[in-house]
Amino acid sequence: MAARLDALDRKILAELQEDAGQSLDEIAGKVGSSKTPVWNRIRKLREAGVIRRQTVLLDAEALGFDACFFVLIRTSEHEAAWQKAFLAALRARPEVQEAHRLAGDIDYILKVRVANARAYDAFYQALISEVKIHNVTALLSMEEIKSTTVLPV
Amino acid sequence: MAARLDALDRKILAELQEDAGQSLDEIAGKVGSSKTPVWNRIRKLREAGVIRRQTVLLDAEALGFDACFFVLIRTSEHEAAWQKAFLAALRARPEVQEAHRLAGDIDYILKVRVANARAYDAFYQALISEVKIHNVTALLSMEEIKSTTVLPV
DNA sequence: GATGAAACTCAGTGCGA
DNA sequence: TCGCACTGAGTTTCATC
Repeated sequence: MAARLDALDRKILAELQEDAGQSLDEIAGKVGSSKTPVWNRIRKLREAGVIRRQTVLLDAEALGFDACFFVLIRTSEHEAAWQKAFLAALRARPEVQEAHRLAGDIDYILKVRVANARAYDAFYQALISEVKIHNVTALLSMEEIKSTTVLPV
Repeated sequence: MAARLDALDRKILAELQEDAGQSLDEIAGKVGSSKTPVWNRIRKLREAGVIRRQTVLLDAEALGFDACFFVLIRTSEHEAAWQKAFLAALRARPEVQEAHRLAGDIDYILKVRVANARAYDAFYQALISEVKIHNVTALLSMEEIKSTTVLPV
């Protein structure tokens, strides 16, 4: 699965992660190459799926999303049908920003961004009414110390 | 703090989050406006800090980051100096993708992306050698069910 | 692969409505 | 505030080294 990338590919990815709005000339200058090879490599990285999407990151608080919860979930259900329903519910809810199935004691972790505690409760009530969940612990974020999508390529 | 945005602003943000590579004309067409107003609004949203950065999202597994941990941290230290050192350590480490200070029992949660369990252990050893930490629980992700940066504007 | 140039598209600006 | 048209800049392609 891991793509083989050389040093130039990695430099290009680092620049794109840093600022995807740069022109090809700017990137080429910084990575010590020129326009066409940089462009060809970006295209290949895109085709190979290494570059997934190009997006903008918004300021959640400026948009009124003032509360962020990490939700630890234990379930007693482990059948395929239950899991399918649970995953579909998570994928359908836009307030769920991350969802991972875990090894060990706790079965799932979610990162949920909502306007306030009341909105979280609405989300929680909706979720448990859709699928049976054994035990839920919500951790309320007081401060986002760090949040990055940049991978150290 | 919350910026006041009208329906058109929100539609534009939704489009940009979906695909920031679209041309202004494409966005204008989809949101039912034309180029100039869309461009002006994007500029203002950028200046207001609603749009933070433009970036590419990479496939972590394609780049060899096969392990993702959520790390729950309890500390006995609550002095300013300790906290400053801890935050600096987190910010300096590129494998830390998210770090939040929490309310309640658990003090911090981290999301850490590394090549494998061995790399996580190296990170963990380095971190506890830098700052004193009372109790650490690592939750290993088996499956990334969902991961998005899109806010439901 | 890299380079350079040509063709085309788009972002950004100014103006008129 | 919007829509239109213009221009310089940037992207994409192609031929050549």
